[in-house]
Formats: sequence, structure tokens, C-alpha cells
Amino acid sequence: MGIAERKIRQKEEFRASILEAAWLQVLSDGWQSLSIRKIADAIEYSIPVIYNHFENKEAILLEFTKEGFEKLADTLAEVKGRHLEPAAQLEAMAHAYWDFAFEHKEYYQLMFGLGIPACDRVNQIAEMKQMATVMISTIKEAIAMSSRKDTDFFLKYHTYLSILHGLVSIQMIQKEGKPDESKKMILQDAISGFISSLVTV
Amino acid sequence: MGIAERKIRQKEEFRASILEAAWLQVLSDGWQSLSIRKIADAIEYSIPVIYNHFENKEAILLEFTKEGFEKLADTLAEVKGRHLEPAAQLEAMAHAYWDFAFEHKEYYQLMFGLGIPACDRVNQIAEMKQMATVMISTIKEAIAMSSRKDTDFFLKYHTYLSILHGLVSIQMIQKEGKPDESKKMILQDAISGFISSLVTV
DNA sequence: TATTTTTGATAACAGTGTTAACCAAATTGA
DNA sequence: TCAATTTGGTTAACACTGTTATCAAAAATA
Repeated sequence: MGIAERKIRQKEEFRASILEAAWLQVLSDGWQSLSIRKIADAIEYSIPVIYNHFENKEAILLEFTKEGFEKLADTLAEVKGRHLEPAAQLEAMAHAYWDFAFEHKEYYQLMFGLGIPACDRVNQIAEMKQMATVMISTIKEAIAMSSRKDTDFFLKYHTYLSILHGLVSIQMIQKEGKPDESKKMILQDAISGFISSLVTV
Repeated sequence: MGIAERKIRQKEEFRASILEAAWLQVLSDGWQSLSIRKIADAIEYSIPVIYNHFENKEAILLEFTKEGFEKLADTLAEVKGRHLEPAAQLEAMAHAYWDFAFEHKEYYQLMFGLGIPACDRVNQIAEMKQMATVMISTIKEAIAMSSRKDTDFFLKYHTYLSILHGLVSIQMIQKEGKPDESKKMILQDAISGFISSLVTV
């Protein structure tokens, strides 16, 4: 008898409808304002039913995080397949990564835990400019000493900061405690690549 | 009469005591679990008095964010002063940046809005490995075609991912909407530096 | 001393995630 | 077919969150 099958199917549909309602919420108001109550409201059921399908709110977010990584991985694999040379592949994949992040911003923020109240905050902060000033002045000096004096210092500043922040935050996301001292090799690797391309004669 | 002065001084002390209590909270349980009630409890006053000194919770966090950027800027300026060559300065500053981030993790997370539930999440995600696999295989191929076949592919993978994530998240933090298409030049800049240092013959 | 201003506390509002208690309908077993 | 049991779902509550309106007491001013 197909009763059991039907039940499983219905359960699966229910689960899917929860995710769909949640996703609509995320798309319209961002995932930080997603709430169980709003989901329950959207699917026109009471709150506790959601807990029959997901252990907690975190499990729902985890679901989307997985989806996000899956989509990104697929995209990268597909893009890679369009080129033959590894160098061209890496470049195309980088652009695809960038495009994915901004075309699926909600996914990306979820995947990498970007908590985003900082968005409003960081723009109010004059103190950040002090930091930028120190970095930019040094980069200007480096450019002045190099053979390519027309290099865009502001571009290089952004690159420098982005590399540093990327290294740090990837490290923070992956491991809770202090970083393995050997992980500083990654820093050394990335930064020496940047510097040598900057001061190259 | 010094009454007015005393009042101002007391108000300032009060404000400082709020910040101190808040910071102890952040240090012991992380800033995501900071609450107005806990602060009020710690300073042994009722909740609303806090709103006489700070407009809202965000304003308290903003205070620490400013402090963080100030400390970081000072550190960078100090480290820069210890070297003469811009290249050496940029390298030393990079290491100082890294050290600051992990020695003052709470500051750093606040400054760049690292929302950090992802920490627990990202480790549960097998799907992330798919993405890693695509990237790593390409990097391996690039190394195989280069003259330096002993290059650490795992190191390069981390560098690659960190650069990409850094570019994206710095961009997301600074601007709300979609990124200026010209900002892709930063991506192009960073990634071509990485690639050329990888495949260099 | 009387009046105004300031200071702080109580209590509430509107949210959040989560769960215990309960009920009715559907399913199962005798 | 009837009783027992399981299942699906709801109501109501708990323990939190940020924020604010109301009000009493204390302090400063006239």
C-alpha cells in the first residue's frame, strides 16, 4: 500500500514549503530578520509544527548554507569547463565567484556568516580613515619607488586590505581558537605576491 | 561652584562604567550575547539609565568599533615606523594586522561584522568540500604546468579563497547595493597577481 | 521653604526562539 | 465494529531580547 509513501511525500512537501516560505522572507527582508513566527504565519500553520521538520532555526539556515555552497561549486565547475588553461580557469572562476556573491547575496552572507549590521556602522566611522591613511601612504611610497609610477594607489589599497581581511576572516570562520602559527605562511604567501607585483622593477 | 563640573564628571564616569561592564560581557561571552539587561545588572542600575547615556545598543557597539579601528591604526603606524623600505613596511604591517585580528578577536569581529554563527555551521558542511575540490584541482594543474612543481597546493588554495572572500566581503561591508562594475578591477588586480606568481616560469 | 528639574525605578510593549501540555482526528489492533 | 493508540496540530507558556511610557523620589534652583 502506498500510504506510507504518501505520508513521506507529504512530509517532504511540508518541509519544502517551510523552506520556500523562509526563503521568501530572506529575499524580502534579509536573513537576519527571518523568524519562525513569520514562517509559521506564511504557511498558515502554528509555530511548533516547524520543529517537527527542523530541529531549530539554525537547521533551517544550515539548509540554505548547504544549498549555497552547492550552487557555487556547480557554477565554478561549469565555468572551469569553459577554458583549457589552468590560469584561464582560475581567472574565470574568480570572476564567477565574484558574480555569484553579488547575484546571490543572501546565500553568500549566510555561507560566510556576514552579520551585516556592520554595514550601517562602518560608514559612520571616521576612525577607519586613519587606518586607510597609513596603508595608502605606504602604498604610495612603494609605488613612487617602483618603475610603474602610474599604478592606481587606491586600487592597490583596496587589494591590500581585501587580501588581509580575507585571510583573517577565512581563518576565523574555520577555526574557533587562535590560529595555528603555521597558518601565517598563507599570509606570507599572499602578501609577498602582492608586494612583489607592486614594487617590481 | 563645581557642582556642574562634578555632574559632568559623574556622567562621564557613568558612561565609562557602562562601557566597562559591556566590555567584560563581550570578553567573556562574545559580543553577540551582549545585552542591555546584563549591563544594567552588572552596574547595579535599572535598564533605562543606560538609554540616558547611549541612544541604543548599536551606539555601544559603535563605540567599541571606533576603539578597535583606532587601536589598529595606531598599531599599524607604529609598526610602519620600525622599517624604512615601503616594501618592508607593507609586509610588517600585514603581520601586525593579522596579529591584531587574533589578539583582539572581539574587536575585529565587531569592526568587520563577522556574525560568527557560521563558525559552527561551516564545519558541518560537506558541500563546501565540493567547492574546495574544484579550486584545488585547478590549482594543482596550474602548478603542474609551472616550473615550481613543489609549490604547496593547499597553501595556494587557501590564499586563492582568502583573496576572493576578502574582496567580496570588503565590498559588501562598504556598500549596500550591487557593486560598481569598475570594482571588478580590484578583483582583476588581486587575482592576476596571484595567478602570475603561481604559473610563473 | 516652595518649586522646578533631574534621576532613576517599575512595569509594560513588542518582539525573539523554544517547549510543555493538551486535544482531536486518523490509524491501528483485537 | 469498537476500543486503544498513535499522529498532527494548537494553545499557551517560558525565558529571553531591545525599547519606552509612566511615575516617584531626590536634588537643585528660586
